[in-house]
Amino acid sequence: MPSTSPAGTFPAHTPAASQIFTTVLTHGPLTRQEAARRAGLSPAAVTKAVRPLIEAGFLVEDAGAEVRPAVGRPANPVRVDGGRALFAGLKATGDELIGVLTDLCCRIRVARRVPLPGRTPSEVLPVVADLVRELLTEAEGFGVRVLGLGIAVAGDVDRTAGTVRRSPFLDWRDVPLAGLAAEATGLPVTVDNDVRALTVAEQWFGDGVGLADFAVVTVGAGIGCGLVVHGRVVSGAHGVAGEIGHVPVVPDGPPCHCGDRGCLEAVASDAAITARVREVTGVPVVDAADALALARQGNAGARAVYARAGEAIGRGIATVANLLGPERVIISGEGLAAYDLFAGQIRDAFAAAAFGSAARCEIRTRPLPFEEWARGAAATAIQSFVGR
Amino acid sequence: MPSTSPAGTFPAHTPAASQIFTTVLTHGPLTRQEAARRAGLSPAAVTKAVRPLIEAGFLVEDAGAEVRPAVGRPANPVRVDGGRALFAGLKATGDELIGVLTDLCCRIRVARRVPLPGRTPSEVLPVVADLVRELLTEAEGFGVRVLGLGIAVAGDVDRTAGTVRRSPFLDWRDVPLAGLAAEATGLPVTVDNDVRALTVAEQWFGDGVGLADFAVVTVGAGIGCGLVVHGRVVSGAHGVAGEIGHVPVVPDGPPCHCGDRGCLEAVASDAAITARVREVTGVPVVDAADALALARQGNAGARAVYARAGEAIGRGIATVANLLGPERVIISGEGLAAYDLFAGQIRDAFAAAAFGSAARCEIRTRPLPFEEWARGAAATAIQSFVGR
DNA sequence: CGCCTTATTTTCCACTGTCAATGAAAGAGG
DNA sequence: CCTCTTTCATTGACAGTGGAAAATAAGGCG
Repeated sequence: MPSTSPAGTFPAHTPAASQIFTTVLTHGPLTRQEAARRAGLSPAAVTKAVRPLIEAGFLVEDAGAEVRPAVGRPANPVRVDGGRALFAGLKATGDELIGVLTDLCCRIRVARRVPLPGRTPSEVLPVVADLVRELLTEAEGFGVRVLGLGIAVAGDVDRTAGTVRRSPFLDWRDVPLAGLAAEATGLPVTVDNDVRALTVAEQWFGDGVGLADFAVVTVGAGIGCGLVVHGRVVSGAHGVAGEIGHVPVVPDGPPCHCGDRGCLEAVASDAAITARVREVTGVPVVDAADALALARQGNAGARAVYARAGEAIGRGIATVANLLGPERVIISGEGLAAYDLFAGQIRDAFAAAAFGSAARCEIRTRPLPFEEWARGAAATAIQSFVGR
Repeated sequence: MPSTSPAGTFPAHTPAASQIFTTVLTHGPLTRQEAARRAGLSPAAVTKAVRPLIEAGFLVEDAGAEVRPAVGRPANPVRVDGGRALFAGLKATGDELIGVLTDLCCRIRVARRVPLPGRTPSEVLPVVADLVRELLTEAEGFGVRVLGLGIAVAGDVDRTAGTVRRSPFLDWRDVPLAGLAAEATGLPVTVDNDVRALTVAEQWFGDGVGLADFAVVTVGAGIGCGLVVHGRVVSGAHGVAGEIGHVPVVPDGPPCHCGDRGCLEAVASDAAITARVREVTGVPVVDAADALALARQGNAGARAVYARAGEAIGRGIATVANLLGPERVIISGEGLAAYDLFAGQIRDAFAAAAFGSAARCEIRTRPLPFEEWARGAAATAIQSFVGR
């Protein structure tokens, strides 16, 4: 529906071309040979696919890239011109909207956050429209068009249909967000679950590049998990997967809002940690920052709470690793601010609970700037644009 | 029988042909149109792929199949001629070998079990050779050739390489079983992990047909789990996945040999149940059959042990469902003999621990005749033959 | 018997990606 | 400085695939 002018047209009409573009996008500058090898195609196919992409400006020859054994004709690497296109990404929480403008390589160019006046779709959508308009204005400064918008929402989201089926924080049910936002902004819109969006960003632009099986675990207000199996993000048969928050991890642990006891989320979420620190130390901390500060001051009780949380996270990750055998688990989330307080426990608990080969799984952490969720949304928009 | 090509040649050289054959194999008799729809191809493509398969005898036109709205030209359904080929499947445990002969539709024609005199490869292989020879002799009675051999082994198996990397029951390490067995039998050999093999059988010939995401949980000497995600069996980055046995399910439960407490396997495996029944009732039961008999007689203590095991299994399944969102979970295994004793608990515990949409996952049980593991092995051989 | 409907087959045909040969761009060696 | 070697990239012919559309088949119906 939005104007598909020559500028917005992506000249990769065959699956192979799409695949080659994705390979170059995710694996940095690549010679045509190397790209062919990685994509499992012939060099000839790469030459043919690459030409229109260069002509359209999405790829550029990159003479300055790595030089290798200098014998024979020098290679002529190709890379994606990130500046060729921009994408907008939005993350909606219950009370604010975070928006970023990224380039085609998903590097953040602009970031914004605005409060939400309310939670109903009719209150949120105007803010979305305003924020996107603002981002589009910024984009003019770069002289490049914005080719897509991604929106990340916590909860049960059907990306294909573009609808938010259920969002606890926004209290939405069956909102056709993609359609509404497309109408309000004039951009092609991709809507996805927030953790999945973050996982997509890792898969294409982060620590998941090149891996067919990995997991992303987010620690913060809740504990989330995004899974990639067979090279594809898992959505489950009913559109929901990665519910790691209610894996039982602590024998006879604290009661969880789900009705069970000792769930990961009842031990390691921000709220759980804060409450527990209050209970153990008697200090009336009110949020995660308070609790963290107290622990950093050396308060033994608070530190023990973090240690227990770390152990729980480690066991939760071990459960994922035992079931799926991923090559790597990436830990991220706002809760990572406390990483130094539970890193050891995570690793120890993981090692103790990972069975056999699952222990070969690498654990990696990745800081999470506040715009990262919105960047994930932009990554889904890029993915849609490239046609994967 | 017009055997134009050599009997062992499978005339499906393009991926599309393979896919069409698989579709017809797994979805019973199908009209060409229906097959095209399901495979996402044009009817013309089906006609072309089907002809050589009919000529080679792998497919037959099945006039007697379902009749539908009788207007227009009558449809002409096609089905796989199971009798066109036979496959052998072997399951190796620590002390015996179970072998079956199945047809192309994986229906068992002959089943055998023989004890193993020892566990070293050099002790096991001759028995394998003998048993296969016996099955080949049986096959002569059907006048059809055996086109492949599948071998299922518990433990860490690399199907692609055809090696058993580690098998606890056989105490093997890095045994190139596929090669050895191929040499000993003259058949193409596929080696796979036993639970994965069972999962393959369900995916193609059982309750997993048509599902892109499901799980198989086996209850018996151990607790195993086979996963299918995105329509493919999960093997994990290191060849191992589905380790559900050490998911913590009972707060402060009994110690497990893995060093943790309250693992699913420490509560619901045969050995755990037997030991616990002995402990609770004081009756010196020595195996699962004893324990089961005692519970069936109405012994309250024994029944409580089964109830607890059921609850543990239900929670384990919920963990899988929460993480992967499968459409269905199929429970099988020797332990299913006690199903009436813990069915209710499995369902209740699952319902309590499954979060949101995960609860929409269907739980189904499937009895497990003793030859079923070997049938799974045959299924992997069929899969290899068809070229998937 | 001609017409209508639906299934299947046939007949091109566009298109993709590979192959093998050729061109290009260095450095090495004489 | 010229030629050879090496490796990367490109070209043009080509084989195969699967699709679209038209033709054909096989009933039932009036």
